[in-house]
Amino acid sequence: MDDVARECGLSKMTVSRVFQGYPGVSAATREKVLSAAKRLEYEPNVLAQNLNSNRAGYIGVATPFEGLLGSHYFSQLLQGFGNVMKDTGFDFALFDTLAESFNDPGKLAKLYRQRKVDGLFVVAPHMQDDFIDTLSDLRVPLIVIGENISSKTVCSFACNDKQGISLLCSHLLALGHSRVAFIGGPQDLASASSRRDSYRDFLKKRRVKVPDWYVQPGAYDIQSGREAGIFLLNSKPRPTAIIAANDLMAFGVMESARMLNLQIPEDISICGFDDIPASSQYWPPLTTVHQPVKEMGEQGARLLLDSLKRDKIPRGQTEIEVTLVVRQTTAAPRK
Amino acid sequence: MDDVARECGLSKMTVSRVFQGYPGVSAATREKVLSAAKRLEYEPNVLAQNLNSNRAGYIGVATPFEGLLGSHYFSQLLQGFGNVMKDTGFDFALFDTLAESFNDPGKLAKLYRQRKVDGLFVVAPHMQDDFIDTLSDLRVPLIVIGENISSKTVCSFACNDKQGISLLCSHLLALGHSRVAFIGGPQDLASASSRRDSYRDFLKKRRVKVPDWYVQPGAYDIQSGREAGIFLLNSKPRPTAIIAANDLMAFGVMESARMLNLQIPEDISICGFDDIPASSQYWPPLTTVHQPVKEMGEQGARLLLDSLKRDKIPRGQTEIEVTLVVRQTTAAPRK
DNA sequence: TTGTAGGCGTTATCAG
DNA sequence: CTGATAACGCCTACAA
Repeated sequence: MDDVARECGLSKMTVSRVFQGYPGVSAATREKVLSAAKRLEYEPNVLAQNLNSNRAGYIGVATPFEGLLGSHYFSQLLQGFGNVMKDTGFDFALFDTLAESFNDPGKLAKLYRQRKVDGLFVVAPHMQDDFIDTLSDLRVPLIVIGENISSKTVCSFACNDKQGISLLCSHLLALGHSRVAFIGGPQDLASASSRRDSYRDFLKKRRVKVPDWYVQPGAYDIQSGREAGIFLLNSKPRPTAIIAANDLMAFGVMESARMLNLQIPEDISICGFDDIPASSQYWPPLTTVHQPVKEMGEQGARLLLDSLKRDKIPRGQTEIEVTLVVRQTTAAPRK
Repeated sequence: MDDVARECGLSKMTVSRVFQGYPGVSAATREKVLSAAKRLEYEPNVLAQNLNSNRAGYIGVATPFEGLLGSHYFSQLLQGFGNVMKDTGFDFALFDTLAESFNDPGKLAKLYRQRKVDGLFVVAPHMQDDFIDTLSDLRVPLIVIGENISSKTVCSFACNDKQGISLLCSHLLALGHSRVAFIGGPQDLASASSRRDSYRDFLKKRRVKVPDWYVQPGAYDIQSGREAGIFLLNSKPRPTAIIAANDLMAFGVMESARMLNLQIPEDISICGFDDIPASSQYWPPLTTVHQPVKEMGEQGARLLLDSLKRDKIPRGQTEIEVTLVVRQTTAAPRK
């Protein structure tokens, strides 16, 4: 900056003002400064600006790399964040909650106190992750996204799993099904247990009795869907409909049905949950629950941004409405 | 820091030394400082450290959010980066090359000159992306990952597409196939056109003649694979084998074969490229080319780190070897 | 419209 | 082993 100032015969202050877009600078001076800056390849040093403003210019996104980074879900979420953050001067910093450094339960708070980030999103943490508990009373601008957090002092956004499962169950019962089975997800994910519990509660409330084995465990992947599918479709009485706790497992069930020469949806109705892109492309296209993930990201980002502006900690737990997407894997059961 | 120093009756310097782990501090003093720091909830301010050291503590990762963020590929890559970067004090900053701010072709260089990041990975850029051209002579520690860049002054890491296609073609020819069709990817991706060209070159070299329509366009998704598959499998003479330029399209082809009541692999052999997790889980499991993406990320990260340490710009173009994974979608053609 | 002084929180350097 | 001073590059506040 000194160089540019000297080159123009001005003080650093004037150069600074030009780059801040400060209005009280004559057009001629501004011109001179900008051209000198270009010539000298000068760019304001963000590091110094940061120290001055006590701002990192980064919003942290903490997530398990292994489980989530490659998912459509994460991609949608970040696009939602990005839509809101694009003109705010904030960029994204990425942290792996599975990394060793996250063994330190205070890690998240540290990132903030050290001013490595100005705020944080925690995306779909595992339920038992230590650090969640440590979050509640730390005064960190932080939002948990994608899981309903039991601690009521932590701000969170999540899709309404219970509502989604109700939509699926109602749909199937309305079609005339009474033997509805369920394949759950990893039990350390809050959403997975929530989906399973919602299924049980719904059927109980509607007084639909199902045998114990109609609730199968799964791992949110095709493989486990196929295995559970084979088991269920070979069991007696065979279910007439199967709800998988996510779309990937539903694909596995569809394969198992095919292997057993059962027609979808005539012999067996199948539902998923998530509405990943493949679900509409698969044949037959999958009946599932659509989560407005991008919108959830946008809402979360707006709230965080707002909190940062007012220097407050975000509060409140928000559940986003989901919608049923009826495609071609569900129909009335055969007589 | 002043507070802690005062509390201990020491100078800031000593506090600083304690936090830097500087050896020349008496154990008693160290103890005193640490306990005071804990009491006062003091953490060194990274922003000030950054200004002092002229280091951002961030490695930028620039990628198209929409196309790549949700891919297994990206996830593997970042895990590779992470393995190498974990104890270096660098974290990751994420930038969307599709964002408006990237219309500025100098954006990448700017991120570096402003010290927003200390180095950059550019992941699988689109071929025509403007900014790639502007990269060559900027002295920015930058590595392009996942695409072979024509500009020889830009450092890059990529998997050897040509070798991968050769492996697939050789495999099929060895099984006795002579009618081998191909479904390509989006032509603005360097790897997609490279795969298609490699296919053409290989068959020409082996003097295998195929009709024009055996090369179909695709969009790297299931849908386009299914469409191209239907077209090819209905064409006369029908190919006995189809290579899809990625696994997703291969799944589409498998579906189309099923819809036409063709047996895989007896009636039609199908290959993919990428070896995404679903490929081994699908039924039948897909013959494909495995790219060591995580290793590529590790190698790239090591090189970048090394360059940063020596204050040099990384150089050179590296192609990573791929491997053929023969599963159950390929077999000798029927007589 | 432009300039001067001081401070943001840390660390390198040199002195004690 | 510990302390004083200056510097990192910028911006706020005030002065001219």
